[in-house]
Amino acid sequence: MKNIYSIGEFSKISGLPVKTLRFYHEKGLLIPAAIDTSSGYREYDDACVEKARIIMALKRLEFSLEEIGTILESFEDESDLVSHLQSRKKAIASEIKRQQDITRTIDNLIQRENQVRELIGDSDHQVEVKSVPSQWIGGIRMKGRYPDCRPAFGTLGRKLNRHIAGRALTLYYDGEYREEDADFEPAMPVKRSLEVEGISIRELPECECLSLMHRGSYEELGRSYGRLFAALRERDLKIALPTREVYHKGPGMIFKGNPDNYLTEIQFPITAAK
Amino acid sequence: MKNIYSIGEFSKISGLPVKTLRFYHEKGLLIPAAIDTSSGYREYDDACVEKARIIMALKRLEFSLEEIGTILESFEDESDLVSHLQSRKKAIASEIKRQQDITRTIDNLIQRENQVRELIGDSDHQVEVKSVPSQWIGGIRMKGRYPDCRPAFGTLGRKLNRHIAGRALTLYYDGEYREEDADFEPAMPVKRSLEVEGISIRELPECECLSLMHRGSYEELGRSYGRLFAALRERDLKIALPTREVYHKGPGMIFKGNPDNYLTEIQFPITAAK
DNA sequence: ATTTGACCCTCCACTTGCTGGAGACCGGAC
DNA sequence: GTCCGGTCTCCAGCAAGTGGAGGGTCAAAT
Repeated sequence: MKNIYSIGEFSKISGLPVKTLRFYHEKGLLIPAAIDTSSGYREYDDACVEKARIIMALKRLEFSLEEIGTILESFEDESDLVSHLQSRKKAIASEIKRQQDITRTIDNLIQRENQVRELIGDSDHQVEVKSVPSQWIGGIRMKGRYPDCRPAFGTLGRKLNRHIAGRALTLYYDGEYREEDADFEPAMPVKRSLEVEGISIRELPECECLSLMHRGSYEELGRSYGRLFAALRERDLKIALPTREVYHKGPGMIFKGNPDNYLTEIQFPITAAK
Repeated sequence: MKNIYSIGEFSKISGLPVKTLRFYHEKGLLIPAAIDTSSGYREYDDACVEKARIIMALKRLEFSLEEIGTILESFEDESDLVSHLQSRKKAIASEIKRQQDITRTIDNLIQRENQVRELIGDSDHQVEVKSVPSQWIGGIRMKGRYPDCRPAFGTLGRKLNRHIAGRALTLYYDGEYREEDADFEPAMPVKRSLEVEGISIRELPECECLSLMHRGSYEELGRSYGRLFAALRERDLKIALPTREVYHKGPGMIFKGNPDNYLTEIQFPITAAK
């Protein structure tokens, strides 16, 4: 007994929309058993049902229609499929890896924003004495003008990439402000000791700091430095170079953002009275 | 100082192909700073460079161009992006899950084929006595005709799905062949005890079996049963019901395959001489 | 002054895997 | 006859571009 089905019936049997069946016909993937010469109606039979089942199974493995076509016309046993399956698997594996990379990046961005939100929430931007724990950093020490730190941060970001463990900072080895020929070191915290060419990786020891959170553009940092120097005198403390700037919120990975909202912490490591 | 760049220069600066830049212009995503009225040449400036950088960064996170468009015109700080990032992350997570499912399925298929290959390689299809280890199975006992097992295997496959741990088998509780009203139980090995409605899950105890690997279609199984019964008499052994058929290679998940290559192991659990 | 060569322009077609609609034809019921 | 539902073909379009044809523009070399 030979069943024949109209396209609508076959659609219900196979679970494929009518449009899709016509499309597969056009592509030569699933050709009806016959076509009524007078009406042009497609007629499907049970062999087509079986073929549709195979197509669906392969589609579930996300083979392209082209590959499915090749498979259909060359193979008839799963053992013939193994090499195809293996290459499919490899492709998916690399796809997954890419997506996991993206997920990691997104997680970092979200986490950073959450931290910034906390900082904004509970800080009223007063000078305070705090203890900064020891941390591993990778830095590039340089002499020149302050704006030259940009490419150095770029290099740090690229070379340390997944090892980065906190906010970017700069160490300043001069006791004063210098337009030219300043001695400073753009740096990134890293998770642990490692070897990277052109980058000095070492542990910054724990230290007591006079700290002030500066909100606003970098041009206005001077004001906050002033307040810190005043506090220093007032408390009769002495700076232990290098001083630090920690960039809690600056130009982001995506947006530059509004400089008025930048958050920069200035840290003056201190020793007891002179 | 205001730099302007031709589309070719801008392409090199931004790393986006010229065609893509024209496409983004058409989509309103990245509109040139100006268009020379006489020549129609596009002119890009440094603001465009910045915008292109943002677009690239968002593309790396695999936002759609439409979303990127929305983001560009509504936001200017990463903190505005958090909800978008979170939904992106969720979408990627479900995508990864889907792909891992596919990978698992592919792994199963490959593994199965490898096992079958081994079986074909080192078996010369003789009657042998072997010890079958204990295993957990889920089965659906039924009375009727043998072909009725098909839907039962379908149910087992669907309901046990990821718990399946080996080849499908059938337990036969009759001592003889029955056309109608046979008493048998399609079953699948499972990893461990679980509760599933409509399926009896239990441990089959270890047993000694007289076993024969049958190669060919199920219609020809009778021949192999004959050989087993002969061997049984010859060795003066007695069957302990139920007997089993293990379907090492049958119709696959994808292809039905050639029945001449099907591999079915018939197992007669035995007790010492009667 | 012209010609070359590099650039740039628009418009169209093609990719994958469909989905939607328009307008026309077919088959069976009333 | 005519109504409804099913079917037919053909056209358009989605994302995110890529490729090519055919033609205009610019600067420098001849």
